[in-house]
Amino acid sequence: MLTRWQAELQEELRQERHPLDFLAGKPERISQINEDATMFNLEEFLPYRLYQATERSSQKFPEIYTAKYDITRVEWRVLFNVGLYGPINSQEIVERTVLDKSKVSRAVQKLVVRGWLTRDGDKVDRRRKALQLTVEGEEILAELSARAERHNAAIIREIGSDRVEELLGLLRKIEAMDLLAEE
Amino acid sequence: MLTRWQAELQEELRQERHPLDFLAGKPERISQINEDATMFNLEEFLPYRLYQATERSSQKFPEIYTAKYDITRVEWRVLFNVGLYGPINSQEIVERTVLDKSKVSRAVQKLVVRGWLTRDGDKVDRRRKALQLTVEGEEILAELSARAERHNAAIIREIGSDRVEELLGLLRKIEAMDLLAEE
DNA sequence: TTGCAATAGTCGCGATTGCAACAGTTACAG
DNA sequence: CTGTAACTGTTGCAATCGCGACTATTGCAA
Repeated sequence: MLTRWQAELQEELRQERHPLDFLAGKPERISQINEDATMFNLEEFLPYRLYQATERSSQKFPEIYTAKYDITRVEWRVLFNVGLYGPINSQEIVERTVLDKSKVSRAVQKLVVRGWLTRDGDKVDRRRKALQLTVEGEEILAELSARAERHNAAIIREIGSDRVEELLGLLRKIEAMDLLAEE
Repeated sequence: MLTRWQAELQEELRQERHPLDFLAGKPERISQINEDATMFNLEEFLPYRLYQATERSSQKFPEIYTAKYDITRVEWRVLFNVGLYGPINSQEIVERTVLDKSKVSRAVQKLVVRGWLTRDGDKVDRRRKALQLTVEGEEILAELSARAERHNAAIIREIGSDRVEELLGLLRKIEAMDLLAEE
């Protein structure tokens, strides 16, 4: 069956996601799925289903921010972290986001140039540079936060508000599991 | 709603919870979370939680395959698709995986050189090239599939086998929702 | 038929990435 | 104190990426 393989698939898809392709009509297939004993049931493979749901639930966002603000995903991530946790230094963003520090460094540079955040030397530890949102940065982030709220509400409407806690509970169980022990 | 943005956030947060950071002693944080009215509650933000669970459920896999087989994520995705749906042509893999066609093309080249799949001209449509696994490719894929099965079983143990259908149902609802109408 | 649009796959090229080296700064053992 | 190790943030560079141009082939309208 298809456990591993699916984890694979999901992961890959996560990173390379490009939403609209799903919508495009597909031509006739020349291939059929192989009903091979060595292959597993993809439909019930949880990592795969989780991936699909995740992908679906976060669709549309990239195109909104890239089109409207001409900014990359990485830059958004940095901006959000500065907004939520600022003043914050780059290293902390690296830890929170698991982005490479060079990536963070470059994103910060662009955001500073753009005027969405400031980068001041830390008085206590001069290796660090304290990052903070500018007024403009705050405005944009506020707009995005509002969007996020509305989006979440839409999802809750879809699954039924009485089942939200149920879903969150299951998801938290999965998040808490210790995979290292299984392999 | 908050589609895009949330994908963003999820990504960020994923790292925050990364296990090893807990072990390594961290220096004092200079930043605290900002309890700002414009910020929303991340803990109950479904795209974020979904992302976290997805990430968690598919953890460990990349390092296993990259270390053992010295192959990239993209190459695995292509290999899996050929195994499940082969004979298949590149264009179909592009549609299924949402990888760029040049990426698929390059991955296929490497896999052919490596001897894990064959690329024969399609008799009906000579633009297409039919991809199929070699014996060696099948063996490797079988091993990965077995891993996937075991992995899925472990997740099911975690959440309880009686709640699997419940979770799948909720996930499918999310997958089926029409986000375009909400924005 | 014929001609043009559409498709499959490859490739060139600038942009982006991740790794690692580096400079500046701080922590700490002895 | 002192010297070494560790840490922060930047940058160089090779590898990879994605966009689009391109060739070869097929589909289809007139």
